[in-house]
Amino acid sequence: MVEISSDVIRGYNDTMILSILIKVPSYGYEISKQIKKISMGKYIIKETTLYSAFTRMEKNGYIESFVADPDPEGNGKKRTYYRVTESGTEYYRNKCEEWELTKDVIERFIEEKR
Amino acid sequence: MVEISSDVIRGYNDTMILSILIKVPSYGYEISKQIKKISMGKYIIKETTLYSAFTRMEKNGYIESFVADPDPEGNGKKRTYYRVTESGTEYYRNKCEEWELTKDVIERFIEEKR
DNA sequence: TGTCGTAGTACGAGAGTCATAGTACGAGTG
DNA sequence: CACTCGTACTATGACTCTCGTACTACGACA
Repeated sequence: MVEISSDVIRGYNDTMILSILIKVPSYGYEISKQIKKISMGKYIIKETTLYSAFTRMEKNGYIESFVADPDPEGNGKKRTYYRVTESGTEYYRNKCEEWELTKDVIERFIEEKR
Repeated sequence: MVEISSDVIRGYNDTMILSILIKVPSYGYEISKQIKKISMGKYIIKETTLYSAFTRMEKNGYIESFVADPDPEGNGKKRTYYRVTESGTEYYRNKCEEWELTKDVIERFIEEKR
């Protein structure tokens, strides 16, 4: 079975994370499970990769963190949630456009084999 | 205009180079021009990136180098040409399969925005 | 002679990912 | 009540690929 190497998906970690956060603020563990689910198990992001993406994107102003309880009653251990900023939304949109372009370009090379 | 960042195409430099070499052995300068042409100027590979890809892929047994004259009459400065090995062909085929998968996976994330 | 295009090599910095390891809490089981 | 499992992270240093910068060297042409 073909699997996706991190080398290949490398440029899209931020995009994947943002695509999830843009719908609803979330936190590390949940996002890693989401990525696995959405990719149908073909891509499993490493914890360290994920958390360092958070740090980087927060530093760049694309996301903001806030600590919150897991449920409204305040039960359980607090988690660090992230939400996408305006700038992050913009960044995400650019990444989506860039993806369309990249896809076309790579297809041009690969199709050459025919 | 949207341009392709090296960060995003990073995982595909080897694949692009191999897609060219698989058709006909070539050399650095020519390949860099080919990449620019095939990508319609959207992606210009850096010299250092290209040559270090050669070194790496030769070390991994995906390509082989040979020095040859630019034309049959032996005029001009000799160049270092590269050809794809059996192992490189296999590697390329895997990368193509991986591309199909990666494409589907990324689309799943991006399409979520709709 | 000088510049342009060709065809590279050398080197060190930087970014992102990874392996590894460790912390800490709550829930459930025996 | 101890233990394990799942959850939810943090720390550190290594590694790889790409990049900026700089340098070499040849041939053609003005």
